[in-house]
Amino acid sequence: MTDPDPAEPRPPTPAPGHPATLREVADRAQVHISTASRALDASQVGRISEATVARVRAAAAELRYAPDLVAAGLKRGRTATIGVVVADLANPYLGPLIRGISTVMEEQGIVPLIAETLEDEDRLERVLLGLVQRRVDAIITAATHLGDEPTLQQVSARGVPIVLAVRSLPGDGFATVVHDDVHGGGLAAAHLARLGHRTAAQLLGPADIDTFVRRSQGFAEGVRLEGLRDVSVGAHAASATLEEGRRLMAILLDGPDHPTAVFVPSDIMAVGAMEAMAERGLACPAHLSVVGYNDVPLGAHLSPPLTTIRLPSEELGRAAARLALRVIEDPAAHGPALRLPATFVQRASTGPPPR
Amino acid sequence: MTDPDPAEPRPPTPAPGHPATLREVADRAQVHISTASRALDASQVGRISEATVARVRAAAAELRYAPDLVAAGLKRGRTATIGVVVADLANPYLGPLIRGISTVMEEQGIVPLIAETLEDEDRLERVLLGLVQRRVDAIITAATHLGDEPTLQQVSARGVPIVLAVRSLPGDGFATVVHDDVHGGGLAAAHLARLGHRTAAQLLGPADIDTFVRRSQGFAEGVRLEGLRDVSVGAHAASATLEEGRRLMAILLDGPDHPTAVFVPSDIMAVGAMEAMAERGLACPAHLSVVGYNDVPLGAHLSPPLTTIRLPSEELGRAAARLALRVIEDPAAHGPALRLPATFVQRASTGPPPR
DNA sequence: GCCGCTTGTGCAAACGTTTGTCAAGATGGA
DNA sequence: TCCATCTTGACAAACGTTTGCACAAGCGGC
Repeated sequence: MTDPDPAEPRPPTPAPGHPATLREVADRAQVHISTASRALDASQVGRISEATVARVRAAAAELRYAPDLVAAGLKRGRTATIGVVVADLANPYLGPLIRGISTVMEEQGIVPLIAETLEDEDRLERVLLGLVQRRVDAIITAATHLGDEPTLQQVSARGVPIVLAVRSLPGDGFATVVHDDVHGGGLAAAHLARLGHRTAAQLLGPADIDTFVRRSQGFAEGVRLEGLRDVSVGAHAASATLEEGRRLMAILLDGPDHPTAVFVPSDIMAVGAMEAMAERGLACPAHLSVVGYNDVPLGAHLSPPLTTIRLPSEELGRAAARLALRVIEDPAAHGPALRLPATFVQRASTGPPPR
Repeated sequence: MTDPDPAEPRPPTPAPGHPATLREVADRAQVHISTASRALDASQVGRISEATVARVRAAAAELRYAPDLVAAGLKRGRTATIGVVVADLANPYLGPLIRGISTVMEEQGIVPLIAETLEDEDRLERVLLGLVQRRVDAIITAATHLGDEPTLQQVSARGVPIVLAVRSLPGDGFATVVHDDVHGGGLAAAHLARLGHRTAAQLLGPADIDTFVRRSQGFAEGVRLEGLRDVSVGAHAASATLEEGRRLMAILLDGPDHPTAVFVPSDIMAVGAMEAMAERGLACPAHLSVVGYNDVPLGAHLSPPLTTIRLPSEELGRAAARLALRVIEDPAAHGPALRLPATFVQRASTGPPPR
């Protein structure tokens, strides 16, 4: 208990270039490294006397000690990181989603590793492997295509729990949280019927992405229920881009059978679709009503302001994060897929059909 | 070299729940673990005979071995991760930035850890510490405020190299890559002068964010050079949001001295500014020209389509990533700040002044 | 004064890699 | 035949933690 050398006051700051290690903290506090470890671990601190805890804490503070999480991760088998895989970081929808995930995770001291697939299956496989190798505690993916199950199963088999966000897969093999896109599509159909339209069409998103399939189902079903005539053409977009929206709308407009209203399953595609209309001298909504999907950030300030379906993306991110925390604890504990409600947003791109 | 037990063919797949370890690969290939390590490491493979390498590789493939990067990171002192800190994930500008970073990093097998500050200094400190503790190889931050130098210095002192992206700090203490915002502001002023405006104003972004300071400088200087009268009011936005744009424009419009053109240092703020105009019955550009900044995604489809300054954000992300790779190799090796050119985008929100 | 109990701390073995060093065998020249 | 040299691969010590276990006091009850 005697001060080793009172003439030499301990420097308050560490100075050595490398970050302080637990061993240094233990030495300074004159305890064994394991005691230091326990004194700093809230869940074990009861086992150590108050005086010792105080001494260790003081030493840690003086040295600005911050535990090396990769060492701790190696030992514990938990890295306090999760993987988040998205298709396309430039998609404005994903910002709020990631924020939702990271706010919930931050409360648990978990940081997300972000990876991008660009809708490419090979890339998906590569980034998943990268995340597995980094021993993330779980992976939340919003980038799956229909048919990716085997790839995801392999990851699961390596012991990393998976959460499907936004895009689901058939069956209930994975913990899942999605938007209620069937309902969202139905909202669009109901709105158009309410306005008095008798003939409608929808543009189709990529065929291998679950969200677009469900939106389409919901709309088609709604159209049928409302007794509208469906004059959609069968062409699918290769990707949910402005250009593809323009292309698909052109196909529809250049075809024989014209609707008075069109459901476009993505706001960005809807903007392209409206370009195709403008190129043909068609005004929106005077000649043709358009309802989009997603409620893109500046949708209210487009010309015309876009009627659309809004999805609670940040909330979905939070739900996905909470689900991930649950499956980290117990990989088998996921219930049925969570389904978050879509809401209808009326603006000026829809109106009564022309007479 | 004799097969230990030919009656029991080696299973092609691992089956055991846990991922294969290097030791298991070594055992299966009948070599020492260190030999296995070298056989799988491209830079050491020359030391091992071809036959052995082949044997080890085969064993690794059969077991689906993937090295544990956290263990490797602990040993090597390199984790093959970098930290990326941004202010606000919902900002559509940041998607392309992060994508730029991650595409360059992916080629090096490096994955980004993303953290968000929400423009809050305490959060900045917390997330930086979190990244340091995870032993990221470098940190790219696009979220600094003027005055954050000490915080960043501490991180540097802990041995993690830092790259400033988008937002710089005074002095040349950090590797830096930014947009040429002074020039960007100047472009706006020159354009307005060219249209024949004689009186202009600018709305001011947050005072503690370097980018807004430089945009403002560039514009003010341009205005002076062109001999315009500057009737800006001194109020700064608290944040670069639509609401703040509306508020600042309202102050300007409700003041005594009206310009015929306004520079708004962010497209989102510009949209708010135009709302304030609309509320007062002012048309854009008939009564008042507006030039924004950033070239937000759907800016061309707003009403009116927004004249703005475009920044190569994805390219900046790539440059930041390359710079990070350089400072990882040699922390002192950063040259002077890189400055990427801004370009002018003419659309319909600007026109000649009303007579 | 012995026993069993609690409390506080130390010991040492992991976690899965990487890498400096060294030994054994092979090769070649004299 | 012998020594020097080169390959090849093994040994073992790290990297910075966490944690099961053992052990030493201290203490009250008999």
